[in-house]
This record gives sequence, C-alpha cells and structure tokens, in this order.
Amino acid sequence: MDKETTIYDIAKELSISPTTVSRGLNDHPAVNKKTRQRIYEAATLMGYRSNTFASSLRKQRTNTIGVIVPMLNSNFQSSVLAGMERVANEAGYNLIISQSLETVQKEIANAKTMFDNRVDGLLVSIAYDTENVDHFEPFFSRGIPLLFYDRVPEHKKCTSIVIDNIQAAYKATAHLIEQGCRNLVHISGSLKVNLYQERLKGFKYALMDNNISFSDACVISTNLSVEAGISAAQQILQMDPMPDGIFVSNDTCAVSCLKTLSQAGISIPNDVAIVGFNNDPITRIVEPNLTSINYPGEEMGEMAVRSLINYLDGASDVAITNTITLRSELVVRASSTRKGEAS
Amino acid sequence: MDKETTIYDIAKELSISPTTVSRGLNDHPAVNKKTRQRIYEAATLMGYRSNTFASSLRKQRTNTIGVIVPMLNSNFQSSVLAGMERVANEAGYNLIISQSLETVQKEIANAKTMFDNRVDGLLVSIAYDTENVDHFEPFFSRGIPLLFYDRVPEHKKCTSIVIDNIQAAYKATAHLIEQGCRNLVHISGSLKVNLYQERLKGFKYALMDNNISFSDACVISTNLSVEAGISAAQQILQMDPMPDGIFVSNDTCAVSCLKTLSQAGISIPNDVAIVGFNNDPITRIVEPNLTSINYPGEEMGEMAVRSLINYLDGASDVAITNTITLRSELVVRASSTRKGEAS
DNA sequence: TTGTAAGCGTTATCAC
DNA sequence: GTGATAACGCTTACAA
Repeated sequence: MDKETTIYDIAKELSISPTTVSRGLNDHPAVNKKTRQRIYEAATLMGYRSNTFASSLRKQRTNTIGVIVPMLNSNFQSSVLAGMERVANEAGYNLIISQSLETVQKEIANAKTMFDNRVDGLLVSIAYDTENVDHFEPFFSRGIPLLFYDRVPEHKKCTSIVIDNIQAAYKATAHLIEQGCRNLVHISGSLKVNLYQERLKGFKYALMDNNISFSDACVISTNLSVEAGISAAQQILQMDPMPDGIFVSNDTCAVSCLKTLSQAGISIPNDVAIVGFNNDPITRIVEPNLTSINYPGEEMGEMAVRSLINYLDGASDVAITNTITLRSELVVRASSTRKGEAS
Repeated sequence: MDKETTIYDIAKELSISPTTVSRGLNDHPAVNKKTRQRIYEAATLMGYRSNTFASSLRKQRTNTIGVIVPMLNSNFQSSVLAGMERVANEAGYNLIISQSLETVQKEIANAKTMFDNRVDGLLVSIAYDTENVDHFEPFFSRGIPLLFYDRVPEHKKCTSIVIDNIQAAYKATAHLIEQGCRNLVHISGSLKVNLYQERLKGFKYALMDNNISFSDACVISTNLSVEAGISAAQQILQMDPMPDGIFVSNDTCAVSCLKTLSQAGISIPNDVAIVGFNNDPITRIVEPNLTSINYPGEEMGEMAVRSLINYLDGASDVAITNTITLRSELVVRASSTRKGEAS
C-alpha cells in the first residue's frame, strides 16, 4: 500500500523494458498497439501514477504557470483567475498562485519562489508600490516568458495585456458631457500607478476636446476604498459650485460615493451623474444602477494564459508581441442617464 | 546564460564536496560557519537556484498543497483562497489551485491531477452534483491528508471544516420571528447539497420551537442565482397570504429577491423582513441593507491550511479530528429590523 | 566537520 | 519496435 509503482515495476510485470513502458505511456508513435494496450492495462491495474518530478527533472519543463496577483479576494482578480485556470487546465498546465498583498517586498519574495519552482512562465499583475521590475530580471535573462496583465509596469521590455484605459476613461467622461455635465470631477486611484494616470489622461482629453477647462482641483486622488468614496463625497459636498458629473476609477468607490451623496439629499443622476469602472456585480445592485466600464476579467485571464502557452510552444515570440489590448465598453445605466431610462 | 548552476558547480568552485554545499544551503547544523558563508556567497554570485524537482524526487515531499474549489469567481471562495494563500506562503508551501466548475467530472479530473502532482495534502470544497467521494479514494488509501471545507460530503471518513449551518439558520429564522414575523418562507439552494439541507433544518427547528407550523410550501428550492431571486420574489408576490419574513440561503439571491419585491411596492422590512447568508459586501449596498449570517471565509481558509500543515508535520492525526466548526454570527441590518435602527 | 556513493523515477540517445 | 545506459540535481546513510 505504501510503495509507489514505477515504470520499472510495470516493465518487470510485462517482461519488457522500462523504456518501452515510458514510450507507451507517452503515446510514442513507435510502439506496438498491442504493447501499448498491455502497458495501459498493467498501469491501471497496478495503480501507477507518473512521477512529475522525475519527469520535470529530466525534461527541464514543469508544465506549471505561476501567477502573482495583488489580492485574491477582489471580484476582478478572481474572474481573471477563473479564466486563467480554465485555459491552463485544458492545456494541461497547473497554476501556482500567490498574492503580493499590494507590497513590493512580498512581490519580490513571490517572484523568487516562482523562479525557484521553475515555472515555465509567469503572469503578473503588479502591486501598488512596485516601481521597477528588477526583481523579475532572472526571468528576463533566462528567457522565461513573463506577461503582465491589468496593472503593468512602464518598462518597455515587458509584454502586457491591458485594456485601453485612456480610451475607456475618455468614453466614460464624454458620456457624462453628452448627458449635459459641464463641471466634472474625477476620483482617481494612486497616481503612482500608471493605470490611474492613464484614466486621468482620458478624463482630461475628453474635457479638452469638449472645451471644458481642466484644473487639478477636479481630481481627487484616493485609494479607491469604500471609505475613500465616503470622504470624497464629503469633499464634493463642500465644493462650490458642486460638480454635476463624477467619473470614478472603480466601482466600489463609486458606489460608496454615490450612496453618501444620495443620503445627503443629492439626486443622482439629476444633480450629479456618476460613472464607475470595472462593471462589478454591485453596479446592478445600487440604486440607481451604476454606469460603468465593462472590464473583461475572465477574457483577460484566458488571453494571458493562451498567449503564454503560445510562447512556450514556440508558436510566437515574446519579443515580438508587446501589448495586447482588449476591448472594453461603457455600460450605460441609470446613474448617469439624465433623460429617459437606461437598461 | 543558459546552463543552470548546480551544487556541483558551487562545490567545484570552492573545492569542497557537493554534500557540504547541500548541507550549507539547507542550514544543516554540522557545517562550519565560515564554510556556510562562503557557500552562500558563491551561490548568490553564481545565480544558483535550488532545483525543487530534484529535491522533491529525492525527499518524496513536494511542499505543495492542492485546492479544488467549485468556482474561483465568488466572493466567498476568493476570501477563502486569500486566507489559504497567506498561511501556506508563510509556512513555505505552494498552492496549486483548480476549479471543478460545479461538475463531478471536472472534480474527478482535478483530483487525479492533484494526485499525480503528488500534493502533500488536499483541500476540497465539493461540487454541486458530487454524490460520493470515491474519486478521493487514492488519497485516503495512501494516507495523504485530505480536508473538506464549506461544502463537505456526508461520508464520515472525512475531516471537515464548516460552520454550524443548522445553528446559523436557526438564529436567522429566530431573529425574524422575534421581529414579529409569523408567516415565513425559506429560499433554499439545491436540497441535494447537505449544506442547504442543514440550513433548511435550522429554519424548521426555529419554527417548531416557536410553535409556528411548517409546510413544504414554505420552501422554495432554487439555484440561488440572481434570476432565482427574481422568480422566487414573483412566486412570493402571488402567495395569499403573503409571507412576512424570508430567510434566503445566500446574499446574491436575497438581494435580487429584495429588490424585486421592493420594486413591486412591498415595503422592506415592514411588509416583509429578509435575512440572507454569507455577509457579502453587497449586503451593505442594497437598500435597505441586508441582514445576513457572517461567514468567515478568510478564517476558514487559514484554518484549513493550518490544520493540514499540522497533519503534515505529524503534530496531529487526520483520523482524530473529525469536524472543525467555526463560529458564525448574525449581522442585523435594516432589512429585518422592524422597530428602531440597525447598524 | 567533511566526503563518498547510491538512489529518487524519468526520458534522451544510441544501438540493435 | 524494442532495449541498455546514462543523465537530470538533489539528499542521505555511511565512512572518515
């Protein structure tokens, strides 16, 4: 009950060589159909399971993909992971997952672990305070494919999967302007993160293109938490004149801001229209429902793994593809619709 | 740039034996401090990384824990995973994660993969339609520790981590009764799943203890989705007399039910009081805020990994502990508070 | 405190 | 089609 069955045991049982057993189990073409059949039967009968370590050791390939996420318990990240897992699993890869908890130190440690575990490739969404990618250097220099998604570094060496944040933010803002807003505020995440910088850019561009002046006073930089939404709302209530449109860089924060304003007697969307970002399920729960940018998490995960596997199979070269941009769209709901009804 | 550094290379470099290098790197006590220092330096300098496969192959231990979840993209499951990852990582274990997508077939495949990958231990929350645990037999018979959490099988051989669902449901129902409800309905998940059977039991017991009669008509069995909540609400609107209290087995469904009733002109909680289950973030977004059972996902994950590692270290025996029950509590909010205000 | 040598279970290479 | 043999890189008796 305790000793593992090896290909040697099967070989002995069938009076053939271990080599043939190995070939048989790996569907090598040059092996007699009958023999293969016998090998399979014996293997099942004897409770054989292939030893991945021996195999990895020999083949120098692990069939494992590493993933480093900032936080596991966010709706977006878990959708991404769901997509990754599905594709990876179909292709016979395992996923090793670790979280940086939004700190570089842990990200560095995670990267080292992944490296030591010899993942065939790595997928990373970087932490808030990651400012360079030196800790991924071992991957670069060894040619281990490394793909960044969602939160990607500036570093131009890196292949990235993103949405066009500038464009998405532009669309969101332009929509508010279309609805008649003229005095707009943007609630942003940390401007150290280029993701949020880009959304801010999109916001600015939309204002400019519509001849609305922009000043730094229009931007409230926060950590996008529930609390941040509340305090942003309080700031907004103090503004004179009060803005008539708000574009928030995530839904969690947008919802808490919306609720706080609403409780203060502000009518949404008539006094103030609001647009969020991510299209979390909560957009459909808050009243009025929140307009948002649909951010295709599962697809992003699927795409990330698929691209990585392409590199691994040599079907494409990491160096060539540089940025994959996924489509994102504005989902208009009641929180920003001034006339008539939205879906 | 391509060849990996091994302990042999380091040994040669320092003119000592590979054995000493191995010991040095593993902090073996019987090695000269000076030597260890030199080994560390050379290792860093030469870009050495330990080969986990060779090590696993030799040690017959992988430092890997497998996790099979039904669905990655649920708030509860990702909280659990976050807890698991943190504890596992601290203890030097890696997590291999796969999802069954709620089907036994995939669960069987996942179990096999985990087995073939020789995880040191396995954590499982079973799929909707899993009716027995035969596919985990290889783990049982090899003595590989296997822990079930949240959705656990009936099978008494298994160690499980759960909350007391009967008690939680009892508390939720009793609370509704305290608030003056006398005509109660329970919206349940599939009664094939014992989790939901237990919650139904708790519901029944609470009715019985308060001399309220129970009939099967009080139970609406659904898949607990958003849509299910809507159609359950429609059924409820047709009832005569309409119930005055609803206990729903998850928050997603409870919220959509609440909103549908509310839109139909029913006043919550005065006409109908509602209690959900899970304490998802959405409970604090819907108006009125939803009373719910707080289900400690992160703690459950932490506890699961911690117990597993205890078994692995031989600190405790799987056979002995049988069920770990975590505390859960009722969080009272406005959706069920008839007089005064709730937090 | 250090070294020798065997072995973990595969698979690649070469030979038949 | 099949087989012998040598790695892959590490750990651990056992020996010195």
